[in-house]
Amino acid sequence: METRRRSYDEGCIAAHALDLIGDRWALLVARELMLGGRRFSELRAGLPGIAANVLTQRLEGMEAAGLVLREGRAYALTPAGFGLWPVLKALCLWGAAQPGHDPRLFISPTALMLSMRATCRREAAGMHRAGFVLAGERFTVETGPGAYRVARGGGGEPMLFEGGTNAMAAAVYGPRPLTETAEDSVGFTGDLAEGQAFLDLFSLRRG
Amino acid sequence: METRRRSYDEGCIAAHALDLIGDRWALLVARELMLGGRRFSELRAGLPGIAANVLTQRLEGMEAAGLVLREGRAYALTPAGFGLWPVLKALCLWGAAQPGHDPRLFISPTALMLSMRATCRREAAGMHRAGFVLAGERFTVETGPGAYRVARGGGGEPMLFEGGTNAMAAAVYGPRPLTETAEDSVGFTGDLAEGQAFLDLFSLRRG
DNA sequence: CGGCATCCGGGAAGATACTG
DNA sequence: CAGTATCTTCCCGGATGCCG
Repeated sequence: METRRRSYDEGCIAAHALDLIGDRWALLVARELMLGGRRFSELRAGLPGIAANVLTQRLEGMEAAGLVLREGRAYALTPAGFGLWPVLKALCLWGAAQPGHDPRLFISPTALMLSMRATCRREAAGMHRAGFVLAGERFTVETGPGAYRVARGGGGEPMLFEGGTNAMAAAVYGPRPLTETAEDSVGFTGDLAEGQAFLDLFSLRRG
Repeated sequence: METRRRSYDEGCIAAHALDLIGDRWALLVARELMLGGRRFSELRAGLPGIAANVLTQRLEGMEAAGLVLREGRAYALTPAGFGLWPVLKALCLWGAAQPGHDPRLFISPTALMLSMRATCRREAAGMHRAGFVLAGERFTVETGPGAYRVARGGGGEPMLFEGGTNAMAAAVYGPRPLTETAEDSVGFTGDLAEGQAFLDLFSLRRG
């Protein structure tokens, strides 16, 4: 029950930040909550390796730190918790440049949508509205010059991407052009040229 | 000897980043190396809570991950390691807004100089050159419109701040105006008005 | 079934002592 | 000074069980 907090005991504000969010899994829990409230089982589904008691501890600790608000059976980020987005974004951008990454491993739908928000070249973005259905979860993405918005839910977007999360990640970040035939098990509905222009905003490929 | 890496086993690039740098102490080791190579005992001095064997493990792991280069008895960051600066910066900015911070705890000289680099309002910066002597360590800071540079060493700057690191942190981030008399055990040499203008670039205070 | 509490084994972190 | 060796503590991960 009583979790003794282990602190770095430093006056450094980065160390203070790590005292609050540096525990194993904590930042990934924040990641899963970054697009809206989730239930315990949904969090577990997005974090396959976490043990139930560890998730309980993290949620308790993050609630005590003022990062998570519990609303009945759902957990949501507080404004302080949403403030972690720049940290996650910096980690995404740095991690994308580090070797050893295996894109075949599990990617949660939330993680993919956030990695797209992190890596989108917004200055080059035209006006787009796209729906995503990833492992049954529905998202909406809207882009514009210098703007990017993603949210759960939606419907009626002129473009729709549908498929497994890993296949979608390959389609978004991979070098292969978009095709109508769902040959990599990603379904696309909409204007093919606009879909390709949209995907080109996220190229992690060099050049 | 052989440290088995514990991975999140996710395809998420943020999780991959945390696989590389998410271990306890790892980011703080990177912090201490961020302004140049350090020796084992210097790292320990900047990380008072770390055990020697844990520091050894972190340095080995970060070397294996391509983040740290060992040059004889000194350790230095590789370009990939220096690439962690945006992550540290985001943590600094977020941590500064979180309650529970105790500025009386130990602050390493490197940590203070980096927190200044993170929080400086560069767009408001005039041309300044300032020397710092913190707990015997010498630094140089140069600012200009939109620019900020900090490095170890230096000498001959028109302004010099000298004192304990915690007292310096209070002078930089605190509400008290700069005075010639070192009443908070911070010594200042140079033009008082320019010194105050320089310090005003770092106000964490609201408003 | 969702949301934990509890127990257990392994391993990482922490403190101390010691050595080249 | 730069670590290594050793021991202890405690966190993490996995399994099980309780309880609304």
